[in-house]
Amino acid sequence: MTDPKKPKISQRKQPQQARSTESVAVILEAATQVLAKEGAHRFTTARVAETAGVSVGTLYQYFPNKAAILFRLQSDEWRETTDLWRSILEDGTKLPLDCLRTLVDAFIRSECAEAAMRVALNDAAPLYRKAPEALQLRASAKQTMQVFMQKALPNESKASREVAAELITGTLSAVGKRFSEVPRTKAEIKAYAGAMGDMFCAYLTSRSSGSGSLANI
Amino acid sequence: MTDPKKPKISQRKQPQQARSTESVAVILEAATQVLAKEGAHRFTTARVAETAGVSVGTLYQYFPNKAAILFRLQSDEWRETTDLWRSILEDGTKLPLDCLRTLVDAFIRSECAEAAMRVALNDAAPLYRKAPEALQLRASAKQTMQVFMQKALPNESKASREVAAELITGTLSAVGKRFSEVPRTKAEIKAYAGAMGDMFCAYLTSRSSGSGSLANI
DNA sequence: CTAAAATGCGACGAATCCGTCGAAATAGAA
DNA sequence: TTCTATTTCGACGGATTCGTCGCATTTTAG
Repeated sequence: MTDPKKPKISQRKQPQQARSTESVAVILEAATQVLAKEGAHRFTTARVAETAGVSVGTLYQYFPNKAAILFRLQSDEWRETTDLWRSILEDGTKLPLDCLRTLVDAFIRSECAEAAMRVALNDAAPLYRKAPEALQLRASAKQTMQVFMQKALPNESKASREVAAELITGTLSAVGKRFSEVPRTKAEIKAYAGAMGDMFCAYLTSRSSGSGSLANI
Repeated sequence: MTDPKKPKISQRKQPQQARSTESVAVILEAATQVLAKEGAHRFTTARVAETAGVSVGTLYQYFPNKAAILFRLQSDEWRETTDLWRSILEDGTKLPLDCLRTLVDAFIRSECAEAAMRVALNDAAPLYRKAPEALQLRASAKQTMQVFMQKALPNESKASREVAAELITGTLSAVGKRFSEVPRTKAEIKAYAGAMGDMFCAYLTSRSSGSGSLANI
C-alpha cells in the first residue's frame, strides 16, 4: 500500500501510430472498469490488460508500472474536479455564497456517482501519494478556492483567507470521500450537501461580519 | 486492499495462561510498531511476529488473519477516541460550544500525534472496512455526538439534530485523517483546529438562532 | 511425579503479482 | 515489393505473502 520505491509516474512512450493511441485509451477505460468492479485490492496489470483485450507487454509499453495507471486515473479525475469547481465558483451572476452552495451540492453528487470507482481509487492512493505530480494537482484546487475567497472574504488578510480556503477545500474533499464510502439515497445526499453548504456559509458569514475569530456564542 | 472474502475479525482463541496473554500483548505492540515504521504496505504477519519475538504460528493462534490484527488496532483506537469525545462533551462546567472547540482541538492534536501509525492504519482500512463490528464502533461516536446535540441544539427536531451530528462527526474524522497525512507544525495545527472550531460554532449558532435552514447571507 | 492441556515453533505449500524480454506481427515508407 | 520502425504478444523469472500443520516445549491438574 505505501510504496517506498521510486515512483515513476510519467508515461513511458508516446504512441506514434493510430492503433497505439487506441491501445492507451482502451487500457485506461479497462482500468476504470476493473477498479470499479474488482476494487483496488484486485486491480492488477494482468486483469487490466485482459479486460482491455491487450497483452501485459503492450500495457507496460505505455505505463512504467501499476502505480502510473492509477495515478493517471486520479489525475484525470482531479482535473475534472478542478474544472467543475472553477466553472461554478467563477459564475459572476450569483452571490458568492450561492456559488458555494451550488459547488457543495454538485461536488457531493459527483462524488457519489461512480462511488465504487472513486472509493477504490482512493484505496489505492498510497501507491502514488508521494509522487510529486500529485501535490501539484491538489494545489490547483486550493488555488481556485483562494481566488474565490477574495470575493467571499474581501476584508480579511491573505493569510486568513488561506486558512479558510484550506479548511473548506480539505473538508469538501475529505468528507466527500468518506460520505461516498457508503451507498447513499438521493435524499441523504441532498440533506448532507445542504447541511454542509449551511455550515460553510455560516462560517464565512460569521467571519465577514464579526471581525475577530474568538467570538464565542 | 479491498478484501471480498469472509472477514473473520473476531479473535481465534482466548489466552488462558499468563504467557499467552503476554504473547497477545507483545504481538499488538509489535503490530503498531511495524505499522508506524514500515507502513501498511509492508505490514506483514511475518514481520509482526518477528519484531514481536514470536513465531508466526503463535500469532495465528490468537488472530485468524492479518485483517484481524489491524482491526483490533483500529478498534482500540476508536474506543480511545470515543472516550475522549465523551469526556470532553459531557463536561458540564463549560458552555456547549466551548466543549466543541476543546474537542476539535484535542482531536486534531491527537490525530497528528502518532500520525504515521494512524495514516498507515487508514491505508489498511479496506481490509476490515466491511466487517460488521466496524460499523458498530462508528455508531458509538455518532451517538455521543447526538446526545451533545441535545444540549447544543435544544430547539431542533431529532432528525435535524441527527444530520448535524453526522455532519460534524464525519467532518471531524475525515478531515482529521486528511490533515494528518502531511507533517504539520504546532502553529498549523492550532490554526487549523481553531478555524474548524469556528466553523462548527458558526454553524450551530446559525441553526439555533435563525430557525430555517435556507437563510442565505 | 505424571498425564493432559495449553502454548510455541518455523518450514512449507499454494497462491499472487510485477514487470521483462525476445520474437512475431503489423503499418508505413521507399 | 521490400525494408524499417512501430506495436503486440504472452510465457516466464523472481519475489512476496498468507496461513497451516505436525511436532516440541511448557504449564497446570491430580
